Amino acid sequence: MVKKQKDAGTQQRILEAARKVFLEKGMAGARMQDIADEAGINKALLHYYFTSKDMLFEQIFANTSQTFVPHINEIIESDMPLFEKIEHICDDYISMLIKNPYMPLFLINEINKQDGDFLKRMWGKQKANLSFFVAQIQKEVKKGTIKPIHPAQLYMNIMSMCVFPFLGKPMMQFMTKVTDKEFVQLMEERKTFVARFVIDSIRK
Amino acid sequence: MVKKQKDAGTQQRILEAARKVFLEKGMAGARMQDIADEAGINKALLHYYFTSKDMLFEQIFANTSQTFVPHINEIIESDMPLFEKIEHICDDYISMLIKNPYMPLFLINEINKQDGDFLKRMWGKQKANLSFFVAQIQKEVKKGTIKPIHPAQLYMNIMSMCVFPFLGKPMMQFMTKVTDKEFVQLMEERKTFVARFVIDSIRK
DNA sequence: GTCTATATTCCGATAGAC
DNA sequence: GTCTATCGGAATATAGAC
Repeated sequence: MVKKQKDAGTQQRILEAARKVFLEKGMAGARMQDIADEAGINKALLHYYFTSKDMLFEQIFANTSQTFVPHINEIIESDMPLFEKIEHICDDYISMLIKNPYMPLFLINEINKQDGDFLKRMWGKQKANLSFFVAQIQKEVKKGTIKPIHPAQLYMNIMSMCVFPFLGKPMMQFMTKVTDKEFVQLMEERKTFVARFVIDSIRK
Repeated sequence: MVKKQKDAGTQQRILEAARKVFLEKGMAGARMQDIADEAGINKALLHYYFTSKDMLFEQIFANTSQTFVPHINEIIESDMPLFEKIEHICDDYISMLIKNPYMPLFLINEINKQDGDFLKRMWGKQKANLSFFVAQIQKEVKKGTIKPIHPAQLYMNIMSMCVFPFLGKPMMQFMTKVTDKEFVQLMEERKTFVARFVIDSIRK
């Protein structure tokens, strides 16, 4: 088999290594040497495949954030009944985070460092907004199935309870003295727990 | 007036400058030059007062985390009635975070980077645990005033809803299109909103 | 105590042999 | 395509004059 250009296998190994290192240490903390080591190559070869650290990082960041945002939008904008949708969001979110525990800290860090227009450039085309969700909530309020509530606050609550535990894990473990294994178990339980907690609070 | 040792005023200015820079950029992102600029001095003088960046950082980190943890423990371990305590925690937490919006990201980042035993060394003596809160909840469950609930999950929920919005602010602003001023307003409203949300969910 | 100038270390990036 | 060796810049840290 003829290799037309850069070796696809090596390129893939580098991307995986870069993803791992960047997610754990962030842009500022990551070293090209770390990534090279993780990929089992040396720095020179790393630069042969990806000319600069900035460029490599941008690929990882774009890829990570774009597999995250559209996924949740899809659920939010679906036409499920509200309670079912809430259950779906919690389950889906937490399942994904159990598999990618470093993702929230990475994304939040890097998003905070970018200028204001950055998200627009990156996510602008994905019309990531809550208008459909807001309308759905207002409809339910009018029907009288749920208490009056500010949709943005409700959404913040759901997102907070799903994501924060993965950010505050070390602090939580210190306070509650749970082991790593027990922590995962707590998160598994959260998939249904958070949804029930929310629904119990808003239903009339 | 005789100066026995290093100028207290300058030292203070440096600490304030370091705190500001470290909170905004974290250990890896902060530059000694930034801190010197912020304090209105040069790098050499900065090193005269604090021999190394590591050492300066450690002081800021220790100070920041130690003004944070005991504060919340005090409320948790008080003997207020449960609902009142929840209201108190939310109000207090969010008020503090409106004043120190960079604190959560800073603490979470740096805590995540430390090894497992680090928190024990730093907070070990402050017996930061939830045993009293747990007992109080179990008592209320037995009395039948609240639904059965895992205390750790409940505490995670409260903490999540108070802290997360400050971490996810840019993402939230992108999705909900609120301005900075409106965001602060939303947080002000959250002081009572979160408490009510929690209490509505757990009360029988 | 504060400065300028310089040493030292670290890290991203490139040159050039194979 | 992969390596060793090295450059060049940036950042921490120190030397030494005032």
